[in-house]
Amino acid sequence: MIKLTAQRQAILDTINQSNQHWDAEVLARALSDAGHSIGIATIYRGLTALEDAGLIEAIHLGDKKRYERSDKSHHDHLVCRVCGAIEEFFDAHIEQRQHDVAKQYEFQMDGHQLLIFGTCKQCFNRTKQGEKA
Amino acid sequence: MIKLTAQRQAILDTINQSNQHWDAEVLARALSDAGHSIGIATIYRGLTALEDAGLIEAIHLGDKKRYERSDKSHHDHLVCRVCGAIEEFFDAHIEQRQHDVAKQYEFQMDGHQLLIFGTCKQCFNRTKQGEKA
DNA sequence: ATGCCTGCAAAAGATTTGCACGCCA
DNA sequence: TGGCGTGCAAATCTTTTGCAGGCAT
Repeated sequence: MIKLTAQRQAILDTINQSNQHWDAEVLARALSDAGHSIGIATIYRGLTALEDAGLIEAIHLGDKKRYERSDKSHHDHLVCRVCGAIEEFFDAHIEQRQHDVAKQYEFQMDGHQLLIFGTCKQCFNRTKQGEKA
Repeated sequence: MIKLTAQRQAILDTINQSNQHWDAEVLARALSDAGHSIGIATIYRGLTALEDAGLIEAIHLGDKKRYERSDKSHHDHLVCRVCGAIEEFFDAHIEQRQHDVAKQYEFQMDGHQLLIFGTCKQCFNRTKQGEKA
C-alpha cells in the first residue's frame, strides 16, 4: 500500500542501516549530511507512513518519539538518564506475565512499552572515577 | 522544604482526593471549576515542585505528562487506546525480573515505566455489541 | 530587605496542517 | 486527469521562561 518514494526510501535505509533510535530532528540532520535534504514535514509524514506500514518501529520516550528498525525481534529498553544511551533487552518472563496480567484484567492487550531508567555501566564507572578524583 | 501555598495545596488536594491521572490542562479546568483560578504556569511549576517533594507521582504517557497520588503503593498501567482509561496493576514477578535484567546489564536501575496498551473490558464489550448490530 | 511564589504573556520545542506545485499511473 | 507526495510556512499543542509584582519571614 505504501509508496516508497525516494525520500521514504532514504529514511528507511538510514534507519535500517543502524541500530540507533532516531528522532525526526536527528534523522533530518543525518539525511541532510548524506546529501538528501528532505523537508522536516516530509520526514514526519514519512516516519508515520513507514510505521503504519510496519517497516519501522516507534517508541515514545519522554518528550519525543524515536524510531528504530523493525526487523529485529521484540525487545524493551534500558534508558540511561546520564548520557541518553538506549540498550535493548528481552525477557520472556516479563512478556509472559504481561499477558497474564492483561488476561486477569480482561484487557485486550495489543502492545506494551517497558522502559527501565537508570545509569548505564559506562556512566556509572565514569561517575565513580569522578568521585574518587 | 517545599512551601505549600494555597495554590499548591489546591493542586495537591485535587489530586489526592481522586484516583485520576491528571494532566496540567485538565487539572487547571477542574481547579477553575472549583473556584481556584490558578495560572497555568503556576500549575506546571506546582506539579513539578510537588513531584520533586515526592507528594505526587508522574507518568509520561505518550505526548503528555500525567500526575497521580503518591500515597499508593507502586504499580504500573494498563492504557485503553479507545477511551483513554488507565487501570493500575502490580506484578511482583515483573518487578523482580526487571531488577534481574538491570543487574545482568550492569545497569544502575533507579526507576521504570511499564505501559500495557490495548482495549479495556468496557470498550471491548461495547465494540463487540457494535459489530453484532 | 530577601527570597520564593504568582500571573501574564512571550518563547520554546515537537509535531501537524494548509496550500500550491509536481510527478506518475 | 486525479491522487498522492513534497516543501514551505504557518499553526498547534504542551511546557518553559522572563519579568514585574506580592507575600511572608
